[in-house]
Amino acid sequence: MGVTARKEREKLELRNQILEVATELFLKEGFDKTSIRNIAEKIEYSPATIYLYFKDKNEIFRAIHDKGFDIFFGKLSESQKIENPYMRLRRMGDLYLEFAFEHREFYDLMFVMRAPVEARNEEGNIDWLCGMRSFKLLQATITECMEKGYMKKMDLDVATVTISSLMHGMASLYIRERLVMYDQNILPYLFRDAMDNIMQAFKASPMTSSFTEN
Amino acid sequence: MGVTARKEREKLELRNQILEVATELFLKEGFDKTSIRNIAEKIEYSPATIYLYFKDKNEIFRAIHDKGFDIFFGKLSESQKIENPYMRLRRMGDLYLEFAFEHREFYDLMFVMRAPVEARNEEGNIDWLCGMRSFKLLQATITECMEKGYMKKMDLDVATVTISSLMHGMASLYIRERLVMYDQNILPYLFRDAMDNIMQAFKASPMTSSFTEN
DNA sequence: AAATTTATTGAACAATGTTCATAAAAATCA
DNA sequence: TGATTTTTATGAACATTGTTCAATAAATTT
Repeated sequence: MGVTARKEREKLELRNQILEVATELFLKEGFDKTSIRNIAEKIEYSPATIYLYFKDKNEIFRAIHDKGFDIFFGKLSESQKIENPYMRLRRMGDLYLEFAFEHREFYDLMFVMRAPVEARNEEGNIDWLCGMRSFKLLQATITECMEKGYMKKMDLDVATVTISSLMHGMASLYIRERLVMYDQNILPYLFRDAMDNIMQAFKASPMTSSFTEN
Repeated sequence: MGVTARKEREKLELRNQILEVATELFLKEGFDKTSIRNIAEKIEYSPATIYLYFKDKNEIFRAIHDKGFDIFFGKLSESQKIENPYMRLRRMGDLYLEFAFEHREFYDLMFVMRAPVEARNEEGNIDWLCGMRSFKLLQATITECMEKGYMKKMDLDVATVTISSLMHGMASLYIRERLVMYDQNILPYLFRDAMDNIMQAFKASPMTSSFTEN
């Protein structure tokens, strides 16, 4: 009989409800002000119940963290319709910052907060998959740029770390309010120029492009 | 009589002791695990006493934050003996990362955590001075690089934001464990190459150097 | 020696994450 | 259907947190 199937469905439903409410509260109030009791009240269950579906608070935020990476990947993927890998890479930069500005809390959870990392370390699992998808997309685009002669050839890891560090640096300095000495309205323009600069730096110099090499 | 002077001295002494103990605990255990009661116990006073010397926990960490910037400035200043501004700038990058690696907790407090920022916002004061000193040093060095023809001329804010974002991106991604996909031992080399890359990008192209322009 | 100012604290408050024995509900078995 | 077992939910408690405030103790001034 399908009774166990139904129970499993119900169990998943409640789990998802917890996640939904937790996400809502988190995006509205932030991590610290989202308490287990808060979530419990909203789903009309006792606080203890939540611990039947999640090991601890960190695990809840680990799950939200994963959701954030889904949205992030979706956003980055918007660039994939662009044929030219160099233009595509540049577009990915814009989309990255768009995501950070539009979903600050998500961004913070995904790239700054300690909570989801702590949860991962306890699980002992290697499911980096969430973030890895986006990471691989970046790597693939960079590789394509180099292969097709749009970018000068260099170590893939160096290029990847350079680009993602610059992107994360801008996003996180902004989100964590370490750029208050600047007019907040011009920051997007500064960031744009910074991206242009680094793209320029990686651009293949005419003499070493694939057209002359291959 | 010098009684009030002595009292003020004593008051300052206890304040400093609180700060010392708080710093020690913070560097050893981190922010969350450094509780007011913990500090109180170590200085052999009641928890309530601490509130006679600091408005709240954030204010304590705001003070530690400032101390961190002192050390940071001292570290960056080691570069000042280098005459050539371009080499000096490059050296500042190394020193920046050295600081981040050697004093993770300080770095985190200074550039990532929300606590000191919250304290600042409540104070309503503009005493960014701590961080500003280092910031100005970076700006001055970049300016000198451009003026003396070592770096191509560009908007100072763009150059500053680009460089500091890259630096902070690397440091914070590392400290907050977002680069676990890389062998942690090679990270310093990746970072070094990233810095070299960006320096190269900013280097004056021979045709636009000051030697041809001036 | 008394009055006043300053410094300190114990006890309490409200909130947090988390656990666990108990109770309720549901599914299975006789 | 009625009894048993398994699953699900909870109330109450624990330890801990930051913070406040009326009370005490200490030091200084009168």
